[in-house]
Amino acid sequence: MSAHPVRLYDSLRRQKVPFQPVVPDRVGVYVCGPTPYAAAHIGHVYSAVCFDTIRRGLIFLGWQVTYVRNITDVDDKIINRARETGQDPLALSAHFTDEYNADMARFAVLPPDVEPRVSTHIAEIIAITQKLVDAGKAYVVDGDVYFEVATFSAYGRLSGQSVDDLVAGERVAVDERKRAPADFALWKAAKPGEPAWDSPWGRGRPGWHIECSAMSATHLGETFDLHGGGKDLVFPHHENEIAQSQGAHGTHTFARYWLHNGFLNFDGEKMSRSEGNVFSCTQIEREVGTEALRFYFVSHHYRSPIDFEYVATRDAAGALLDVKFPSLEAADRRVEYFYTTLRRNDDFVAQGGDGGEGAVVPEAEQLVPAARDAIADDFNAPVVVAALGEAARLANRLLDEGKGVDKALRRRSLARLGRDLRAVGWALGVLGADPAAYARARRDRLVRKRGLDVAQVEGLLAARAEARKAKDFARADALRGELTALGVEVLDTPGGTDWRILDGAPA
RNA sequence: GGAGCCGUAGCCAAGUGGUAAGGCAGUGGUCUGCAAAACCACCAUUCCCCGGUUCAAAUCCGGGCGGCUCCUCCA
Repeated sequence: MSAHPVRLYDSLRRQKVPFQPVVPDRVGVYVCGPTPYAAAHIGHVYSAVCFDTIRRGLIFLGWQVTYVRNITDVDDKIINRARETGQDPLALSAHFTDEYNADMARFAVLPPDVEPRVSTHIAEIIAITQKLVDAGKAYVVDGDVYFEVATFSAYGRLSGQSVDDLVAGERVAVDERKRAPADFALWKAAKPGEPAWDSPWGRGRPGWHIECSAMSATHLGETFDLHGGGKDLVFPHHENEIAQSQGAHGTHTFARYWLHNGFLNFDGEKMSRSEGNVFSCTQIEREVGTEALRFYFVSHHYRSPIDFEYVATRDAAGALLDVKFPSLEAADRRVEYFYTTLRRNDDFVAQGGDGGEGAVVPEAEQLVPAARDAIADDFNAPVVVAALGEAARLANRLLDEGKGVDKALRRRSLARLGRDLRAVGWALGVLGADPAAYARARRDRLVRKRGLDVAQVEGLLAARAEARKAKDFARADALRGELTALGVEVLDTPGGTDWRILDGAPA
C-alpha cells in the first residue's frame, strides 16, 4: 500500500503545498526538542502534542516515518541553573530529560525514533563547523567561531527579515569582535566551570543552532523532509540552521518543508512565571486528567495560537490559592462521552458478537475516509475530532434503536464503529485507554478533588436501592436529593445503578 | 522602528473564491417511577468595519479599528 498524499502549509513558501518526499512513502521528520533545565510545563506539552499528532497522522496515512527529536543538553540555561544548584550541568539536563520524556508519555506523546543529544554529537558539530570555516563562511576570533551571515544571500527568507532591519532593531549590545551584528556563534571558547570539549579552535562548546544542523544531517541526511518547531524558533534558530546547513552542504539542501506550531497564550497574556500561569503536567493531571488536555489541544489546529483559559483564586496578597480550567473540564466531559460510547459499544459486541462478515450501514464507513481527508489537508485535527463525534453519535443511535435494522448488519456496523473510533482516535493520540479504566480514574480524581466520602455515598446508594425495591419512591427521591447535595449524580441503568460526580458541583 | 499572525453565534472552533463543519451552553421533544445518560429537532441570511475586484468573497485587493507574537537562547 502506498502512502496517502498530503498537503501541508510550508512556513517558508507561506502557503499550502503538496508534500513530495525525498524517498517515496517515507518521511524524515526533525523536530526541535526541549532544553531540559527545569520541569516541563503545558507549553512544552502543546509543542510535543502538535508534532506527535502530525507524526501519528502521517503513520495513519500509511507513511513510514522516521521521527527525530533532539535534546539540547548543552546550553546557557542549563549551565546557569547548574551553577545555581551546584550540580553538574550534564547530570542536571539528563535528569530533566528523563522527567520530560515521562511527562510527555502521560499525554500520549510517542517516544521519538531517534533522540540525539548535543553532548553525544560534539564530533559532528565540530566537523560541520570546520567545513564552514574552510569554506570561508565562518571565522575564528579568540577561540570563538562565528557564522558570517553576509556569505548567505538567502538569509532572512524564512522569517521575512532583512539583515539591514535586524541591525536597525538590534536590542542587545553588539559584540565588537563580530564582523556584523547578525553573525552568530557556532562555537564558544570555554569559560571556567562550563562543560567543554577539545576542538581545532581550543577547548569550548557548541553555540546554539549548530547542533540541529549537525544532528539532522547525521540522522536524516543533508536533505530531509520536514522540520518542525515552535513559532518562536523561526527566528533566529531556524533561520540560522538554514544558513549553516546550506552553507556547509549546498544551496538546495536541508529541510524541504517547515512546520511551525502556534503558541499557547493565557487569557491573552504570555506565559511567564511572574504571571503565575506556568502550569505543570502534574497539576493538569490532578485537575482534569491528561487526556482532557490532549483532546483540547487536538481540537485546535496546530498552526493557530491557543488562548488558554484559567480561573485563578488568589488570597488578599495575590498569592495563588487555586486554579480551575473550565475549558479543560469541558474537554474532559467530551472525552467522557466518547469513552461512555465505547463502553456501551464494547459491551454490546461482547455480549452478542460482531455480526460476522458483510456489509455495514453506509454511514459507518465514513469515519476513516473523513479522517484521512482531514489529516491529509495540513493535519486538520479539529475536523477529525468532528468526524469522531459524528461516528460516536451514529454508534449511540444504533445502540439505542435496534428495531427496524437487520440484526447482523447492526452488530457489524457497531463492531466496525468501535474499531474505527479507536483507529482514528489513535491518529490524534486519544481514546487509547480502556473505557472502564478511564471512568474509574475520572471518578477517583473527582472524588479526591471534592474530598468525598465514598463509604457515605455507597451507604446512601444502598438505602436508595432498598427504597426503590419497596417502591417507596418518595424516600428514593429524598435520598437522591441528599446525594445531589453531595455533588453525586445517580445513574439508573438497566444493568444497575451507577454514580458519577456532578459537574459544576460545589468543591 | 522592522517582520508576521489573528478577529467566524453567548463561549470554543473548522472553513482561504462557489453560497457558513463540529463542540459547549440554551430551548423543545423521545426515553425514564423521578432523574441521568443516549437520541431527535431548533439555535449565524452571515463571518470586526468601509470600499474594490468577480457571475460569485468569511475567503482575493486597498484602507481603517481591535487583539497577539517575533526581532530579548521563551516550547
